[in-house]
Amino acid sequence: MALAHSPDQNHLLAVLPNTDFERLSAHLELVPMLLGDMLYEPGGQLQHAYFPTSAIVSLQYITESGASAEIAGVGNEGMVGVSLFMGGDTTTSSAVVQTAGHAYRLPRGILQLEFDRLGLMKSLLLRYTQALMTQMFQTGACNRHHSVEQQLCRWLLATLDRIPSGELVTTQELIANMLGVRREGVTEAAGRLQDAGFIRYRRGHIAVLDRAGLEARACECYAVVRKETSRLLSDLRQRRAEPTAIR
Amino acid sequence: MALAHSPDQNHLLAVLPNTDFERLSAHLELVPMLLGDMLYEPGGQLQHAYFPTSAIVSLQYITESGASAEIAGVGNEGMVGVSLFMGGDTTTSSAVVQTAGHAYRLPRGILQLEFDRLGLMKSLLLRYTQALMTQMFQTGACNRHHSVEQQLCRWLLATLDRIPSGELVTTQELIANMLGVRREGVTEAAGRLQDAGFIRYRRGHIAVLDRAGLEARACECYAVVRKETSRLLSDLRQRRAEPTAIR
DNA sequence: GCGCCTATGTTCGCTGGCGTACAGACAGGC
DNA sequence: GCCTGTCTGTACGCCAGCGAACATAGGCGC
Repeated sequence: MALAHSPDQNHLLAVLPNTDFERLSAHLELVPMLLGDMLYEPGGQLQHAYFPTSAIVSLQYITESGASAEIAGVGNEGMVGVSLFMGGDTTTSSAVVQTAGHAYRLPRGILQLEFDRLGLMKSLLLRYTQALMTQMFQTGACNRHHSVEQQLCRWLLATLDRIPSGELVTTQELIANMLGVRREGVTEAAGRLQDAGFIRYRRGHIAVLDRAGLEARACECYAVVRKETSRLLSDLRQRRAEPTAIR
Repeated sequence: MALAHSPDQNHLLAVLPNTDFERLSAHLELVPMLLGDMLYEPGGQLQHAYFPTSAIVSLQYITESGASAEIAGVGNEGMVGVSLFMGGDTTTSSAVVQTAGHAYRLPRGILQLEFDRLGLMKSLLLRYTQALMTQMFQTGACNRHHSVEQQLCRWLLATLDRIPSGELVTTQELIANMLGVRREGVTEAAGRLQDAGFIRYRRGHIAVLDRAGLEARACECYAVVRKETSRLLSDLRQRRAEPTAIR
C-alpha cells in the first residue's frame, strides 16, 4: 500500500481534538502486526494499548480442551486493551492478530494518565468499551442460536468493514478457529455462498462480490452491532477530521 | 425473611467509604423486584441504576425469532445499568428479574455525578464493569462449546452464589429460557444431576445438596468468572464493612 | 519446471439438541 | 376435598454440526 501511515486511520484517534491529540502523538508508535501475533494472553500484563489502522485483532477465549472462540474483534474502529483503564490491567482472554497490518500503540501509563484527565478521550474510550460489550453480548447470543452460515456472513461483513478493499486474506481454517467451528463447516457454508455468487475465493483469499447478498443471509447480529457502534461513537466522530463539515 | 434490609447487603455499596456512602444514602431507594419485572428493554432510557441485595437480574438478548439467551447475571455482587456511566445511556439488551427479591436503586443523575467525582465509586464501577465483561465473554465461549448439562451446573452455581440459602425458587422452563435451550433439555440434565444426588427438586424449587459435585460437572466457565470477579473486586472489598481488619 | 506443503473438497457415521406431542403429577385456589 | 393450571417426564423423528479420514488441487520455494 502506497498510502502513508497516519494515526487518523484509526477512528478513535481521528476524532480527538487537536490539543488532546498533540499531547499523545509523541507517544504513539507505529508497529507492524503480523498474522498470529499474540498481543496478550490470559493473565498477562498489558504494556500497551493498540489502535489498529489496517490490522484486525481478535479477542478470543481458548477453552481448557483447546477449543477457541472469538467473542469480539477490533479493527480501525477501536482499540485493544480496555482493561488498562477499567482497572483490571489484565483479562482472562487472548488478543491475536487476525489480519496483518499496522497499529499505533501507546504505553500503558500514558493511556491511563489520559483517561484520568477527563477529556474527550475518557468518554470516547468508555463509549467504545460499551460498543465492545455490545459486540460480546451479541456474539454470545449468536453462538447460541444462529447457524454456521449465518455466522460466517456476519464475520465476513464485520471484517470487510475494517479493511479498505473488498478482498480478505485468510483461510477457511482460520475462520473456523475464529467462529469456533470445524473447518469443514466453513468449507460447506462458503461453498454455498460462492454458489450463490456472493463471494469468490481461492487459497487464502476471499473476494466479496455481493455485500447485500451476504447481509441478507447473515443473522441480525451484524446489523445490531454495527448500528449500536455507530450510535455510540458517531456523534463524536470526525470532530478533527472534518472541522468544517457543512451539515 | 426477618432480616432488616440494608444497602450493605450489596457488595458494591458495602465497600464504599463512609463519606461516599453517606452522600449517596439519601438517594438510595429500596424497591421490591418481582419475578419477570423488566428493568429495561432494548433502546429504552434507563432512569435508575439498581444494586440488588436479594434479587437477581438477568441480562439477556432476545433474537428476532424470539429465542432468548442470558449473557450475564447480576446479583448482590454488582449493579444493573452500567451504560449510565459508560456514556451510551441505553443498551441493545434487556434486564429481567430472574429471582424475586429487593434492590436499592439510585437515580440516573446521582449515579453519573458520583461517577464523575473520581472517588472510589468510579474505580469500583469500572472494575465491576470489567467483571461483567468477563462474564459476557465466558458465556459467549460457553454457548459455543459446552453441553447443556455443563451450562446448567454453571448456572446453578452462579445463582447459588447470589442467594443466602441453598434452595433456588425457579422452574425448569425459566432456566431453559436463561440458557437459551429447550425445557426438555433442562429436564433431562436436571434428572441426571438428581440421580447423581447433587440436587433435589420439586415443582419450582431446586435444593442443592452437593455443591462440589456440581462444580465437578460444570465447565470451567463458572470458576473462571468467579475467580476473575474476585480478583477485580476483592482488594476493594470490605473497606467499610471491616474497618478494623487485622491483616 | 518440479515437488512439496498447505488449503480445500467430500464422505461417513455419530450424537446432542431441536420441534412436536402428549401423559402424569403436584400444588394452590375455591 | 376437588379441580384446574402449571410443572415435569418421556418418546419420536429430524438435522446441524462433530470427528475422523482421505482425495484433490493450487501456489510457493527451489
